Amino acid sequence: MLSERRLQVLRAIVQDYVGTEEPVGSKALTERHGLGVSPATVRNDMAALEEEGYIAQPHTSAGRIPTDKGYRLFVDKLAEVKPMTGPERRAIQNFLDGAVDLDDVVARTVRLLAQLTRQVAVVQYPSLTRSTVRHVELLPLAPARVMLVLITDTGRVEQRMIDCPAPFGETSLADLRARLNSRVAGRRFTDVPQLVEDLPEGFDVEDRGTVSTVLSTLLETLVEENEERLVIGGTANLTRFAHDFPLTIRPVLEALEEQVVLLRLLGEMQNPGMTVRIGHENAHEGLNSTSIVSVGYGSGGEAVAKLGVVGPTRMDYPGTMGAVRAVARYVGQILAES
Amino acid sequence: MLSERRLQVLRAIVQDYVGTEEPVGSKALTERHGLGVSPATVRNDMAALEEEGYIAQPHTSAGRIPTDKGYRLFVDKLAEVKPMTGPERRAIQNFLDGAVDLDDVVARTVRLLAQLTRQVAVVQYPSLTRSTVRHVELLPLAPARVMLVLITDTGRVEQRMIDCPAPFGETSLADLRARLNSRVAGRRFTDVPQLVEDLPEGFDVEDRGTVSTVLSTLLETLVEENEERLVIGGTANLTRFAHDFPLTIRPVLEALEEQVVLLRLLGEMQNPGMTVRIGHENAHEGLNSTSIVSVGYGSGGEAVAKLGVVGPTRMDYPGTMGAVRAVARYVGQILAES
DNA sequence: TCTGGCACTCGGCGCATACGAGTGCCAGCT
DNA sequence: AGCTGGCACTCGTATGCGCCGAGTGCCAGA
Repeated sequence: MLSERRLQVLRAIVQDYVGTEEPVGSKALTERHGLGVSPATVRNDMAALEEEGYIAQPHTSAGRIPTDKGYRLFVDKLAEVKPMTGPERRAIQNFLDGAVDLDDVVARTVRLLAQLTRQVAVVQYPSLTRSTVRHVELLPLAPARVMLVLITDTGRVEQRMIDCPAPFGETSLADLRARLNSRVAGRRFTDVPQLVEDLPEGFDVEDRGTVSTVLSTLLETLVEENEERLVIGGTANLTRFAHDFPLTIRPVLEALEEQVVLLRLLGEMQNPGMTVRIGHENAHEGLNSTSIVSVGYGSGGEAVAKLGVVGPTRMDYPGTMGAVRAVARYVGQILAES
Repeated sequence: MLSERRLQVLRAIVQDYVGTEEPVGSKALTERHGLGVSPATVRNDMAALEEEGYIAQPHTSAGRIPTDKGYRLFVDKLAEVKPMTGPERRAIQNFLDGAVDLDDVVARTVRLLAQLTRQVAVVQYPSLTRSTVRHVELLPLAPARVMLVLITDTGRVEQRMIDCPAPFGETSLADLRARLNSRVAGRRFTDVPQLVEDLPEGFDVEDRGTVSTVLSTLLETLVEENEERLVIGGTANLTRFAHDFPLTIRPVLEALEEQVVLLRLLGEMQNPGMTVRIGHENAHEGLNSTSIVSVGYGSGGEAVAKLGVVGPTRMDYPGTMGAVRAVARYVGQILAES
């Protein structure tokens, strides 16, 4: 177990390195932080920390930088989430309050998060899995063509075209719509399949094919849309690290465009509360020198999706975590209101 | 007026520079292209071209690179759009044919375009202005709450919540829906305002408030959605120019995130046919060292939106133009089919 | 009008040197 | 036992210098 002072040394190293982006030496440390001991002592502590793998030197005669393991310890034991200041809170609220619909909420959130953290922001659209059906609408477009519109309690709307196996009368359609809604309105998506299972049985034989088609399209929509969409923003912030980048920036941009990858990563993060994935903890290779801070958000107590930030491992964790948490909280409020 | 050979020299310079990304000298030119004259002659021509502002030297003792003006001349007079090869065409078609809905078409298009050109791709969602109404649906969500769903002929769906000033019966709603659709279905968006102007007059006095609210929401939707959305992709390709970049890449990323800027730029480009904006021809400062190749696309003969590519001025114009044109054509076909 | 020749320019590259921040270790002090 | 000051050592970076070669402009001659 590391002594209290060694932990403080680690904390100081992380803070300085994040601030200056340069390896930090023993002398600078004792000066900038009131450690009350001499550089030589700090050097001993550093040697011990390096031995344990919390820090490393890029070159033999350079200062130390934290390793992924060092950041991990910092985040777990040494850092406190930095709460937003009053003005910041108000700014967040003002910015989000102007949103007119779900798309706008998501778009504003991603911009806001990118601006607050000066990093790349990622916002997942509210999941359909946990939400409930508000309404299902069926619109006749042609004798054998129907449009299915699904409206969720989070305000999301999905539509699908359906080609019916046989012509389907307007009255039958109205009938189906009524029965369908009476069964699924207000219910959770996960419950829908068994709720509609025996629905075709109440219809004339010649209509059952169409009814089944409509139902299977509905179920498909639920499943397919389970593959969430997400929106990213603030990629220009990647260029702030132009020193080491060009090489690092490319795989990150590539990973960000592969939404599948990001979604999987977000999915892997434990659900309630904030998660921080540091460097190599990220399964995806291109993101090995970045950290991801994410948290679930939702309209009720339950998280329906995640949002977060992707940045260099050398990031201001307390500030970033504070911003992410605050934004998630306000987005949840907005969603609950609408 | 420039002599025929000087034009050929300019063409050769552009082609070589695009290929090698290095300033091209007189000797290399005569070797790589069968100009049939000596380097000294080419030097004279180069001096003349430089005099006219078509090429420039980065340093006194270096080769020449084309200026924006040089690229302009190349694109206007010296280059032919390079048609896609058969396999390329088939690949495009296969890739786009798998799309399931409009979102998917756009998403696939942007990916495809980025991959084909190895540059940043931009695709604008089909505009509502030129499209026609396929159907308007009104759904009662609560006694005084209605959801408006607008379906366009391009397959786009927009929805709006409406809080009615007074409760509104289901039968009145059905009545309104029927009358509304009989007037606007199949009509152009721009014609809608005058088509529904006198609609409230046919309703009971107590319902007119609600009818007006619904109508104004509909008109609002048309106008608001006139501010198009667009999708970009392939930003990772920006890092291919890491040499001079880091400095150049940042403003480009910033401009790309400012959708307003991009939309304005796309809007400025003349509508029918392909447009190429080179370097400083782009009004936006951050894009002064990039070129934009864009073209309108649409389901019918008429363009409903634009798509294109953003890349360095030093790009393969014939190839890029070929890819952009081909993709636009196929997207148009897909839209027409659905 | 084109060509070969020639002197000149200047950016890039390799190399050697100096500098300095930072380290590890050790002996001595408390 | 832990802390401190001192000291020799490492090594990455900055700097200066000289060479090389691609490329140019100009000029005289075909």
